Amino acid sequence: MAKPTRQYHHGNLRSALIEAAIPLLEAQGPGALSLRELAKAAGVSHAAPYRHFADKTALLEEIAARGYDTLTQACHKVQKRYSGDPAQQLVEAGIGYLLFVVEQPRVAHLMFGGMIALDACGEVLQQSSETAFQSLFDIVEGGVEAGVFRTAPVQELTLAAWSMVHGLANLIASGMLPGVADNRREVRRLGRQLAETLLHGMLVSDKRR
Amino acid sequence: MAKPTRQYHHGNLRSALIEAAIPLLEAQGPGALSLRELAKAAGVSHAAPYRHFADKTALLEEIAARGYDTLTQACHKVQKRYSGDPAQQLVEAGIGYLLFVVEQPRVAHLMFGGMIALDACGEVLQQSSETAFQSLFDIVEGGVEAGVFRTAPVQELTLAAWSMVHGLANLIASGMLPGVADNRREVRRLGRQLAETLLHGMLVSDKRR
DNA sequence: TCCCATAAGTTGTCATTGTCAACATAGGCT
DNA sequence: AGCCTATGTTGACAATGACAACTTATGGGA
Repeated sequence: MAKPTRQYHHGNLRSALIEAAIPLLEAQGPGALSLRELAKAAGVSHAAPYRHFADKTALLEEIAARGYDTLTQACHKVQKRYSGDPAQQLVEAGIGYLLFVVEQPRVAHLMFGGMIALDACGEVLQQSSETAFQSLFDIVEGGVEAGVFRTAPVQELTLAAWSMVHGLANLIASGMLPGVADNRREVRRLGRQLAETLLHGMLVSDKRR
Repeated sequence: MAKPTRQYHHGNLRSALIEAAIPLLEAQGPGALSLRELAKAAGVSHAAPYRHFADKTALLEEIAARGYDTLTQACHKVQKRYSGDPAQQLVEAGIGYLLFVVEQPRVAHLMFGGMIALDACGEVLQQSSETAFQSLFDIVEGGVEAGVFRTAPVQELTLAAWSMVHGLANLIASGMLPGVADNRREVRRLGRQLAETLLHGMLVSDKRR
């Protein structure tokens, strides 16, 4: 029974804890999630998690960091798939963002909600979030260089795009838009709709002013 | 010594608790804030708060609701001040939104972070948030009727505007934009900058397509 | 092959906290 | 004046995060 990763007493508790945490997190919210509960679910004693995470926050940070990684990967996938069409890249990346948030709203809140972050959010998390931003930045930069997006500081355009999709994602995840959170089709529709408004302020074909 | 509001044993504990809560909340974060600590700060025993709030969540909801009210009032003020100039109304309302979030980031997280809300967020909170949305809706509606914003479902345009400002606010509050959170001038600049991008997708003067 | 340093896990404990129940008190209404 | 009830107190309980001391097994080196 040789398992892939090194197994000591439990096997790989670290991963097991995180994987057990996400469903519980999504079900009960971050406050209700307890390390002891996780330990019990993993079949270890109540203090075992402290051998892998310095802190409850450390566990949550790890989950958030994985969320950012997922986001980054999705972004890269979109970038390749719609290579050569920056507008489409932007739209689809945004929709991917939205779908992620809809599927794992509590994880998203962990990533963005300030429950952890704000100031001392740990290097891993900081790193992951910057990478995610960078992947969006790349798309916008490509669009500007290709002459599809209007000539403006890439940073500025990227921030606008990120803000809008991030805002919509948060509104959905917070349940402020009734009847959207549990409807992927509706999420896609809203995403495309907002992208429409956003793009017509970014495309040079609009001949601004 | 007749005080304005009815005073029984304490005076008005309810308000005292909330007012004591906000600074502590902003200082330590929502998780660290405890009802017992608040009770001690107000000079009452540890169970006294339960005569005014069914729950810790109820206290947080009240704080969030007050936040929405503040936002709504600011929105109305802007609406009157820049009467007749919907674009300016929108920009200034957005900046007001941002400044609020920068000043009380933890309260903002309470309002938007899903720590409370998501599904069963209590009627008071629901009510307050809808009112806030309505005040933004009014501005956009006025702009469409005045022929300043492009002809499109008001709901759609409002959602786009709200998403963008909401997203930027969250990014700032989460500390993802280094060096912005503590700089009101920079916040204003970013707000105007993004509004620029947003508006040129909304103004009919852009002659879309 | 054997041995031990150390990672991994366990048991026990403590302070804090949310929450409830039983009790006490004081202000206002009849 | 006297009672009703809103308000506040005391005491208790379970859950939890966190730490210390102790145990175990793994794998590399002698």
